[in-house]
Amino acid sequence: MPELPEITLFKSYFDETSLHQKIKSIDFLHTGSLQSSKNDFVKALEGKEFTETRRLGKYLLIKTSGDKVLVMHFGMTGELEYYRNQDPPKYARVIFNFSDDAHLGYLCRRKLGKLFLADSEEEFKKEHSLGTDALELKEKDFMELLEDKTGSIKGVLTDQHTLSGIGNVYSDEMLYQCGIHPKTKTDTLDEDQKKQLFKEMKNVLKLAIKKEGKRSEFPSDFLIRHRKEGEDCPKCKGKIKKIKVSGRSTYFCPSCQKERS
DNA sequence: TCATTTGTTTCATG
DNA sequence: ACATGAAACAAATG
Repeated sequence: MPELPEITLFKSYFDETSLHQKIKSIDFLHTGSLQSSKNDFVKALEGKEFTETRRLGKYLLIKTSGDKVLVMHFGMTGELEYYRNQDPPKYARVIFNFSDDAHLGYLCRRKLGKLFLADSEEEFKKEHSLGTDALELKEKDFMELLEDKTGSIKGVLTDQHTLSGIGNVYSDEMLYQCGIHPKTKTDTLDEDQKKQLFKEMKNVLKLAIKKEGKRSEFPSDFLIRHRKEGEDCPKCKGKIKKIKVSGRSTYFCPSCQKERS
């Protein structure tokens, strides 16, 4: 679930609670998410403090006073919980214990999240061949990225190597707002459609951040409020349909988003 | 038991 | 070699 807007919120949450705290110790309740050895995490982080965070696509990068960067990915069900004077929250997988006796829990219900140690932001981005972050992308670069693509536009939007941060739910939303069928071949989009898509990409992401990811507060003409087969389309008289596009459940309105390949 | 969920990785195909 | 899309994988839920 967590895509760019949600990671942005995690970043704010992290900044407000856990920056500049000294890491006294770390508890590993589940090691499956660790992409380096437990020992390496301990060595890199214990006794250090978190100094600065950056968001890169769906990743949260956390710089430390040491020489390693802690990188969090939240998979489908990851989240953060800061607490004190209580037991570890349910689904806590890794707990950072701070010297003032507060704790930051990295939670992951389905254990699909990952924790990395990286040498730098640049190294991590390169290592995982991540595309430019969707919020930082300029219109000109967006147009260029789409230029030589032949696959479905949804596939391109969600490909983290092309541009990073957009997942299943928000890609559907952008395409819906533009009236573009998710299966449309990217090279058949005209200039205006691509510009509109760029605009809606930013709009949707920014709005989601502003509403703090609370979907019930999104505008009622957002697809996100009607992501269910057979629901009434809020823009026309159509019914929302569910199909598979590049293996993902995709919701759209067949009458607003006409197929024309 | 199995289909379903998501993001990423891997593999086959064109 | 490269782009694309399908399938596999991680784990848990209903």
